[in-house]
Amino acid sequence: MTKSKPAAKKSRQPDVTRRNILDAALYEFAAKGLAGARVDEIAARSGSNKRMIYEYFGNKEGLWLTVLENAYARMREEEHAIDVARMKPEEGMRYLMEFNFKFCSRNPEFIALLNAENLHKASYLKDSKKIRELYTPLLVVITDLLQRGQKSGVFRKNVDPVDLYTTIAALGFFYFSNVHTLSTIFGRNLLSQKEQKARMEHSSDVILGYLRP
Amino acid sequence: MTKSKPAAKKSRQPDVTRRNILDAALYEFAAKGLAGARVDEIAARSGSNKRMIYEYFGNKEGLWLTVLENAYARMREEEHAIDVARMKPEEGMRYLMEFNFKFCSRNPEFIALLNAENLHKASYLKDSKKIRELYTPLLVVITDLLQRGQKSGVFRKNVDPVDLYTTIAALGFFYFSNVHTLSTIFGRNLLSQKEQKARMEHSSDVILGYLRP
Amino acid sequence: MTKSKPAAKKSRQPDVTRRNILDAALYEFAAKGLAGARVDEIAARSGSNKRMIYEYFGNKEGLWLTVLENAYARMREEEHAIDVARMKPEEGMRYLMEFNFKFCSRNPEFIALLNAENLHKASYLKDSKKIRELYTPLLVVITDLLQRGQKSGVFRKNVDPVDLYTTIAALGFFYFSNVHTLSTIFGRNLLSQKEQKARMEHSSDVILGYLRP
Amino acid sequence: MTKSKPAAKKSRQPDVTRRNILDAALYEFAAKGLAGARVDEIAARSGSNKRMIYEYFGNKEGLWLTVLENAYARMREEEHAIDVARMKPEEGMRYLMEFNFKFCSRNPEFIALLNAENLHKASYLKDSKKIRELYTPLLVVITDLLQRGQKSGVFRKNVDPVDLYTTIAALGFFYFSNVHTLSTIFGRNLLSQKEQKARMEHSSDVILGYLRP
DNA sequence: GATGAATGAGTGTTCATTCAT
DNA sequence: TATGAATGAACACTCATTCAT
Repeated sequence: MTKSKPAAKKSRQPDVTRRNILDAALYEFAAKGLAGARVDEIAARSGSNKRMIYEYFGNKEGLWLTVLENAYARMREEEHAIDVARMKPEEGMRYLMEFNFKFCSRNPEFIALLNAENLHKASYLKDSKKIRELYTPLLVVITDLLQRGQKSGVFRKNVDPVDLYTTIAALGFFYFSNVHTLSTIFGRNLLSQKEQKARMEHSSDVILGYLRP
Repeated sequence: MTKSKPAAKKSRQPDVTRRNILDAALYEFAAKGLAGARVDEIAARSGSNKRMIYEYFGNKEGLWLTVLENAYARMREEEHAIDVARMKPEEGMRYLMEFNFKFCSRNPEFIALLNAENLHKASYLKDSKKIRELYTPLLVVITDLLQRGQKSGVFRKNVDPVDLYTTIAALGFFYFSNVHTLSTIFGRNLLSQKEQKARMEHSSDVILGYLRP
Repeated sequence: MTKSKPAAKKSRQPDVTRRNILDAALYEFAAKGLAGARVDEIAARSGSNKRMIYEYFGNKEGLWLTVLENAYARMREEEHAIDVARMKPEEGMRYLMEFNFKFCSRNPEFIALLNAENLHKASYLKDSKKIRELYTPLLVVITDLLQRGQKSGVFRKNVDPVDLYTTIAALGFFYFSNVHTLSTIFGRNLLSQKEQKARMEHSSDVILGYLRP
Repeated sequence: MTKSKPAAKKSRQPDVTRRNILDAALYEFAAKGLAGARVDEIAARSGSNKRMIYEYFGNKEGLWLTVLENAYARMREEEHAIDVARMKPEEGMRYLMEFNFKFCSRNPEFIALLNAENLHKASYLKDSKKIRELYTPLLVVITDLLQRGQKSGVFRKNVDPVDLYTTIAALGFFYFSNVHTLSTIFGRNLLSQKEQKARMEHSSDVILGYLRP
């Protein structure tokens, strides 16, 4: 029974504590992956302590899943901020492509998180109940754009929405996902504003080129 | 009394030992990343022992870099097995796209390795001297295809070879890189033969659609 | 608008809370010992909360001591429920033996508690002021039985009351204290009704056999 | 990869290391039980380090079981050092009683260990394959003594060997098992030489008194 | 060159205890 | 009186790395 006689002090705001932990965890997980991340580091960065992490998230893996779900949810939320359903087909498609590209540019942690989760063969995500429903509305939007575009003759026929979305995601995500190895290999700083701008235009060209009838 | 032979230890074949370690390391690193991989596990799987790993590769990080370089080199080697320079422009471009796609399909460890390395912001690859020169011949080939295609009127003008290669890589790599999260989200088994075939055709369509004048 | 009643917290019955904590603690301590018991678990089981434990008992060790004293007290109380002083010597002795045996059978937590306390070399019990006086009346009763039995010729002479009580306790307590290891070693379920009955008779035989002149 | 660059030094004698750990563990477990014992403490006391404990015993519980089995085995070994089969029945029975008593006196860790294991309801011992066979020869010896004693008329009939052994064990074990609480309650130092001697004689009297025809 | 034993700094997780409300 | 959030010191267990043989 030689235990501590500690003294406490802090906030007493569960929601704030919880959010601080999630923010710190996002940073740490994105920088080092699940295995490389340190619970100690997350606790220190959050301004809270390890006990709270286990109180709120059960364990490191529970924290990982929550961070992952949050990242996905935030992306979809931002994406839906603008009402694509009212845009013209080509305009809407370009918006989706550009939003995707810019979101990846602004949120490198999102990229890192997804890659790490793919390393685990999505084993954590598979247990998530929230994820699949997040994507349903997006597919509805894409389907709608495709149909309207086909009707008005600006888009080709027989395009699968999932295929198309995957290509949109690929063109944005891959660039940022592999930006460090690509920059090294080609000896160019692909993160520069100029390169990014050119790449985004190229990507939109690719998508719209593909959709031409 | 017959003089006892000194019990022969093990192989005494440095090259074999070295190769076994690299094979085991590729497997382990691809499955768990750098931080998640275990030196003990690599030693056990290699049939050798930990001391040899440190003898040949200095430390875990040295082993990581070697594995990474090997993976890159193997890809380029396979790619050059066929002489693209003699193909017709469209045929050559389709070959590059399909090779890339199939290589990613056959070599999931390559995907995992690159993603992990990007998590580290390519910090190990940056120290590599071998990497950049691996890609020079590839860019030469692409430039040649583009020029010939433009001359004969089958390709549009003003296409940057690096941009194009990045897009080719994106279309193949991203699909396999994110196959687990995408499969989960869309509720489809994207690793099935059927899905892969469809995806490869779609990808070729995208590339060639983009290159149309 | 009816003025809202301040949401009544919980019971506000100090004695009930205290008793609930003691019950929960007895269960937990008996199952896991002092070191193995968890304050969280006791709090949860008691339906109260940790703060109350510290309010009433100071700390885990204070709670331990209180639980221990209560257990001893309850045993002596039950033992005195019947007036042994009015029984015939042999009858009284058999009653003490059987009571002891049955009490141990009914109260495995008592056994566990005492063993755990002996592991600590009785360091908590030594600080107790209540314990010694609990046993004085018992020794008076035994001394009385012995004297009457010796006078009437049914008991031998020169029997030390403490020795005798220790033997009575040993025969009952040891059986239940070691019932799990003994059952394992001898491959018999010593907790079965049949085994217990046989053992109790055997024990009485031993005591009365010893007391024969 | 901010890992240590340690320097090693020690013995390289697996058996010695193993034995040192077991000795240290016996001490620590006997003093504090399974839950109260500290792996750190065991490692420090053993002169080795924690890693070796996990190397040789898997985990804390594996170490506990090994210590427990060793303790049982040592008792049985010592007991068999003298050939009871050649003794006269009364002499042999007294020897068993006294050996048991003295062994408990000399080996308080054995007592502590068994009590702790009974707290766990013998859950570790139940998994042991070695234990039951240890006791078979002892029961053979007791059975033989009883038969010879009955034949020569010095012992009563219908005595179950397991019952008898349990009583022998009870008389010795309980005294030392509960010596601290008993000493406290009765205000006597039951560990003194004088008390022990008296108790052992009393115990032999009880056993032989019981066996009288 | 090859091996298994050894090391010490971590690493995720748990605990008794205290404070703000 | 009662409660749930917070704390820091431990705790069991693991890891990359090194040394004796």
